[in-house]
Amino acid sequence: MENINEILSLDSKENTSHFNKGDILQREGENCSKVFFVKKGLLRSYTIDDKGKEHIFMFAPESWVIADIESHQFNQPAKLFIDCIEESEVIILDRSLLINAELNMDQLKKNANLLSRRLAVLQRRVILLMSASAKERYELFLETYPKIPNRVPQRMIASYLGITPQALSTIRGEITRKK
Amino acid sequence: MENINEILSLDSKENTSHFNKGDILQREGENCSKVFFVKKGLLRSYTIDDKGKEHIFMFAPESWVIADIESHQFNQPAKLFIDCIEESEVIILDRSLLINAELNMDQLKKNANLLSRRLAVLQRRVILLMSASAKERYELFLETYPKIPNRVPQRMIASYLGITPQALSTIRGEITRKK
DNA sequence: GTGATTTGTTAATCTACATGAATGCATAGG
DNA sequence: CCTATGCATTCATGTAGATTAACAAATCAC
Repeated sequence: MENINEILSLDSKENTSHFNKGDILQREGENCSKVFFVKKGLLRSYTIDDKGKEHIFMFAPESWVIADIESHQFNQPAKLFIDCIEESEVIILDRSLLINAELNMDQLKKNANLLSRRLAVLQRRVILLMSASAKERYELFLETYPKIPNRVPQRMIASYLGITPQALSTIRGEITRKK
Repeated sequence: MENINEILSLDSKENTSHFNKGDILQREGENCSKVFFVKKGLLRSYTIDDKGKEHIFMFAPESWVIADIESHQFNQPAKLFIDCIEESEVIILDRSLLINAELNMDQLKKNANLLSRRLAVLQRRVILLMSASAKERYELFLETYPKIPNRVPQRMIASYLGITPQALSTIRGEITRKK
């Protein structure tokens, strides 16, 4: 994914904040509409449903942008939690900055490209969730994000895939047994 | 959703094509990268999986834009079929037009807004697919798109929700019985 | 119109995955 | 160091929704 620095031409040194593993950057219900650019480390966004179960929406490793776009867009309080899986360095931007910023033509076009790319990823995810089995989704996850699994506990991968840690464990068992 | 006419300031009369119910505008595997703006009628996009099963990705009623963004973005052949559920009038745009068009500042910003809104909808859809039961998804679908159900056969709603027509029928049975 | 194909519904079974509980390991904190 | 808490795995059981099939109603083809 393209670097948001290119779009906003930020002086990143000034704006960088440091967070520890487990630090929470955004909670559900808050109406701070921030956008987070990950310089170093690994963040995640997730919801907690009525039964108290976590559902990971996305992982954001180095140079990714993470934010609760739905809440921004409809001006609602955040529905997603965002926290640190690893010690991280993050540039925090206010949404108003992104909207009102005096972006030039080129920056705006790059921004549109970023948004399109993200749309493409989500389109794929929806289709997968509707049509693929848990095993297929896991295998595709490994192909698509080969670096993430080593940095993330199994239960979070399970949560991202929409299954329980137990189910993922069984799937992993099957896969290794067949090799 | 905002009208794409505002963005591209099209002379819509010249560019409008007419299609009948069942006409296919885009097939999987084609690499025509078109974007369709629906002036009148109702389109849908969908995949067909290995087992031959249809999965509807989205409905596009009047004033919506429909396209295979994933394929556009990664320059791959189309993964989605797009066809007409009703007799429709459609403005067909080429992606290159959208990319290279001499859009002014204001148009670019509106475009970014359109993309964000779509992202928001997809974010919600992913979270729902991961955390909500079929019944909950159906009830939320009815709230969110109250006009679509009357224009679309049950089996397509089921396909959009990611369940079988039989399962949807049972759910509908339960709901009406409880009233 | 008549027959044929598509649609929605209901019911009987099957299966992928969830839930709950037990166990061995690791990591964290005193 | 020892204990506590969290994590991954395995197994036994439960369940939402898939599958298959049968049937009535609507729609289509001719």
